Amino acid sequence: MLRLSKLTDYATVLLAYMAKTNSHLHTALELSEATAIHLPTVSKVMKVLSKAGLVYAIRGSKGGYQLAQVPEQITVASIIGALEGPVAITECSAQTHDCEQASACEIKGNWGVVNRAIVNVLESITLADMMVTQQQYSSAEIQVSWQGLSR
Amino acid sequence: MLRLSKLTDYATVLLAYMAKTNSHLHTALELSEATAIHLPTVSKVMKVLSKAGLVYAIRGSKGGYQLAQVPEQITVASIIGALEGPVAITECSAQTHDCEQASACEIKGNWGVVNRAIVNVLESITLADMMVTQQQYSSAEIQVSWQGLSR
DNA sequence: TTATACAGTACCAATTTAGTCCTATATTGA
DNA sequence: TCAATATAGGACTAAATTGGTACTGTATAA
Repeated sequence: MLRLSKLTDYATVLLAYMAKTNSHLHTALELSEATAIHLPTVSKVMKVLSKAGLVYAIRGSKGGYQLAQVPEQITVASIIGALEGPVAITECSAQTHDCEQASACEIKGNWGVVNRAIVNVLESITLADMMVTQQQYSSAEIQVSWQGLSR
Repeated sequence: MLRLSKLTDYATVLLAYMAKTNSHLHTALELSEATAIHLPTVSKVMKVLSKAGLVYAIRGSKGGYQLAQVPEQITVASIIGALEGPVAITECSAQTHDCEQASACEIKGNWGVVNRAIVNVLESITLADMMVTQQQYSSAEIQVSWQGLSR
């Protein structure tokens, strides 16, 4: 699995729509109608994105949301970070203090390295990349190389 | 977050211990004592790893577990796959059928690409890599490059 | 036949997530 | 100043997931 929450997915869809049509301010209602995500959920997500600084929010009539940065500068990692906090695939990779098993655990440092590798991927992909229409699983090239100490 | 389950973490710890001491068969009790993971939990994890073919299990007295492959051939992706099923960071990247929002969704294909990139990372890291003692977050080099269609 | 050890499954408590709703605050324009 | 429009900040509940444990069954060795 290793799954993102639905809210994170919604956030990406909403931001992608905003990026595509960034000539005007977007109300939560407009975003809801354009993306087919229920209004209360759109509201919830936009509030979080606003608090995280990914979008500007303007209150009152004629208000709405707009992107705080250009799509090329908004990374997938920052979207995930806004909704779920920093990427941490295990407790080890998030916590500063040791867990119960720490004294017997041989691998704590290594989860940190794996985590770092995943964060690197997510920081290298931007909202602009996500907006490109493409055939599933096909046309983009991804290259990953790992040089652990053992090699 | 983007977190793995604790059981997946336990599995990696258990397999790393087995790899380090693979001269003999390991009983669940021995594994529990060596790793400080409670016995019932060790049992649960080992059963899953056995069913997935990552370890051989031998029943009866003098029985126990042993690795089914050398540590260099057991990838982190395969461990995650055994415990949690295939990596799928969103519903999009797992399901074959469209979700409710599909018709309005601009990015479905792209989650597949992001997912693929993460799977590549996880397939490139083996149990042998995880066994190397290292200073947290420092000594390993990770290189990731992404070439989406937009660049 | 008995002791040992894994296999399979069921179960429950705790946590997390998804979704909704209510009240407060800010802004515009008549 | 007032009414309409929008976001802000919570609280709350139902559903799903996860973690941990227990029980019963099966295989093997001595």
